[in-house]
Amino acid sequence: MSYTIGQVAQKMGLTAHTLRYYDKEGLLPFVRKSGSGQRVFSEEDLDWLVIIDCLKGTGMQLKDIKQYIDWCQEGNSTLRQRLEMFKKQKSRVEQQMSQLQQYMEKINYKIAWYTEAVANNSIDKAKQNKCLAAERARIFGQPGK
Amino acid sequence: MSYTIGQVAQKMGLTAHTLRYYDKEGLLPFVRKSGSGQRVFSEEDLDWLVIIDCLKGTGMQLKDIKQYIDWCQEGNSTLRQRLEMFKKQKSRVEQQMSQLQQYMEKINYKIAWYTEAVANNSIDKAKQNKCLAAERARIFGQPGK
DNA sequence: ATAAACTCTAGAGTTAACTCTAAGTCAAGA
DNA sequence: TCTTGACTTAGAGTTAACTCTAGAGTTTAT
Repeated sequence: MSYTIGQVAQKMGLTAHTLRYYDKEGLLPFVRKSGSGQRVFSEEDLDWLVIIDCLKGTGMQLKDIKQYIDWCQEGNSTLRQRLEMFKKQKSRVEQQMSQLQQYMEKINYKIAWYTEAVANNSIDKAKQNKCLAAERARIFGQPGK
Repeated sequence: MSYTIGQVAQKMGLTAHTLRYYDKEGLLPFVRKSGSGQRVFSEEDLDWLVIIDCLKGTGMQLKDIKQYIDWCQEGNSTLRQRLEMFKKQKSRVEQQMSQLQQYMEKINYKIAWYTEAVANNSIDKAKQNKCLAAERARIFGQPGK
């Protein structure tokens, strides 16, 4: 089974424009072209795109993704670099997860705070809530810093 | 206690340039200026910056953060909108977390794969590993799709 | 009191990642 | 066969978020 650029775009949640841009940037050297010059995506190409999406979605820049793709084209001599790259990316993702967790605490605090404020239709009442104040100190740091 | 723009920049891991840019964009209407025109950041201003950082770090655009800041300046009439905003942001963060989790599975698979490939110094050997193939099918989808 | 380090504004420049346009070619259905 | 929609390239334009420069003023430490 093979796919046109439009079908792949839809499957991956991108535009055909974006896919051509990636190709131009050297991220899709594996994609074949038909006799008339149209890109023909294979099942395997979709797997590549899933990995590209994964690296992009975890904050890697296109030029670094290209580095990885280039290593893949070079063969077995770059296996170590590729393994290292994924290990580095893993630790970045772990960082992102713990960062997101901290952001979530702040957001949850704000939701509790505004829920209280909306209930009283006033900011000042929420400010007097002892329970929220304790929560605030825990998440944002001491009041008298 | 109050802080100069440089001190705040260091505390927040930004540059003074960036803080001035945020100010220009209307994100810091609460920051006072000294008689000679220099910005003077209070303890409370740092809390604002922590929230701005939280919203930015969870993918909100500066113009939407400004919307929130504007609502805050408007007083009690916008409490509901602000609560809604944080609830929306919370669900975005939940999405991001589950997305990151899925990316992590793919990265872990790749690490396992490349670890095997490096051990054999060959891609082909890794391809024959049944255990990794099963893992691959689980994470990337069926082979014959 | 003076040098060094910091701050100010206005505005120009940069970067990454698209996003779109033009002008043409190709493929599938009536 | 014709039309409609999808595809092609080259290249220009856009957007968000900085990032930097110039030239002037301010603060701090000796």
